[in-house]
Amino acid sequence: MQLELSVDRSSPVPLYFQLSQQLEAAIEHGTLTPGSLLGNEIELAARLGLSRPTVRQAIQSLVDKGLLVRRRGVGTQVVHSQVKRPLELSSLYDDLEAAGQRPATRVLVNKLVPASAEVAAALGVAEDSDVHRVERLRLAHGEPMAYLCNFLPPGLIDLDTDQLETTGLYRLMRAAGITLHSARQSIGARAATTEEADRLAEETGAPLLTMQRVTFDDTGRAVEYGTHTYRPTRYSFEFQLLVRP
Amino acid sequence: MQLELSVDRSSPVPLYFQLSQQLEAAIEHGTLTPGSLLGNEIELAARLGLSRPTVRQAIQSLVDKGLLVRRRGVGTQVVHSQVKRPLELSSLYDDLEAAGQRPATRVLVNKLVPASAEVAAALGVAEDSDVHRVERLRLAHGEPMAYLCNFLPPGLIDLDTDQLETTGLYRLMRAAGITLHSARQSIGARAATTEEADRLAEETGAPLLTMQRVTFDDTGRAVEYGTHTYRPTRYSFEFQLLVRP
DNA sequence: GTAGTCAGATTGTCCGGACATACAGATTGA
DNA sequence: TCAATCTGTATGTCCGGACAATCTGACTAC
Repeated sequence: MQLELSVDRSSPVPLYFQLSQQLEAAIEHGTLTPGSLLGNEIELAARLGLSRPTVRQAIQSLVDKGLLVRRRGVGTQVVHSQVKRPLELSSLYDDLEAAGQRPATRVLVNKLVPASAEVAAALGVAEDSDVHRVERLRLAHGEPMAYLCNFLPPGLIDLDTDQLETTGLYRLMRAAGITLHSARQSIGARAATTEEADRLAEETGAPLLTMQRVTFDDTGRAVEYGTHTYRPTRYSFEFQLLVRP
Repeated sequence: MQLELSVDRSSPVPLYFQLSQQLEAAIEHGTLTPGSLLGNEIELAARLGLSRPTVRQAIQSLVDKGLLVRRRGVGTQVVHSQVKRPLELSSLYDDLEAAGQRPATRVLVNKLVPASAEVAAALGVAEDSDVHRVERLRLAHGEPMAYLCNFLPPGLIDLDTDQLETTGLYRLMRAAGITLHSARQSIGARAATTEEADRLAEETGAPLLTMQRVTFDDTGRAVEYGTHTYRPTRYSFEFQLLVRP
């Protein structure tokens, strides 16, 4: 069966992006089956009335996502693996929502505090200067699932407690015009202290999954530092990593 | 100061790659300081005797790595953050070696076994068909640090116990001509069973960091399934995640 | 029968140019 | 004084073409 592809030249959406989206949808939808050849670039370009560089750009973006593999002399084929979503800067809120759960958030603390040495180093601000401190408890199905403690530099964003309870921090930051770019994460585990156990309805000494993260925007500024603890019986981190050739 | 850049047209190394490597080295070395502009692409191309697409390709690869940021109308500048290494398909062996430790490996099991339902599903082979089972204990400074249990489909690679003790599994696979492509990982935590505790010199009930992973090669075949447990006091996962725009 | 060779197919790299788009700062207008 | 507009600059998108490198499969020679 011939794949139906078309581009709209009057649209402001870049042509390569239109094409890559259609190809991705076809892969997602199963129209392009794993292992099947995509047909050569030259012919594909001619069929769509595009140039080869444009077609290549579209294909390349899907290769970067891990959906396609190119082989010189052979062609481009659909990867036949359960690659669903490539890695992303995961947002707990979005993760939960995508999983069909309706996450609830209880804001425990939302105030300005002087930065400790650790926080100051992570955010690149002066020690004892004011930073936002937000402590939240994330619940799923009425059960506590994670305790999130975040620090943000001042002046970046207006932290409204009501908004924090109804959406995720990342979404708020994006809505405030901050372009998230990268994050440095560290994932570990440790035994719960009594205080931590109380917060998460666990027993003292129970294993907890911990995550620390510093997030940077596209100018390289640190925009968030977080220390999170998760109940490992309720949550685990799922990644799809791509090897960089 | 003017950056010294040059390309060797007689080299088989692609021009864009030569350029991107030199730029990356300059960033790493500090010659290109964070926040500094790179100079416009047209002029850079003219200076090097390259075309603009070639220069763009070099720059783009560094943007993908998170080292550079492009801003339309402004220019390309070096990200000023502690972005050291972008995310990779991490190999425990390589991680340790890079950290200056000399990892030791003790191979506990290395044999063919019938695939359980779980293993068969992960590797995409028939249940009860033969698969390699490798159990290893990874030590650092003489102390056990991780217990690694891996399954591999048969016929892919020759698993020599001596080699497994002196190098990492990923390195062996690469040496066998397997091109690693992506991996699906899940990181969690749980309390150690008595058996697990014994292996890692921990106490029963102590928190353990767990990782499950299925690795795929560039054709989408599953080439490895692993279940690992780490001592969280000795090891944690470090990532640098990039946001997909 | 097996190994080596060759041709076709397909992606990889590179070029030079064209126009569009967005940003920052200066200029102009109220 | 402040806001809207203009302008220069840089990247974003797109084109059409050229040659090189590599893989597959078929053919050939031993």
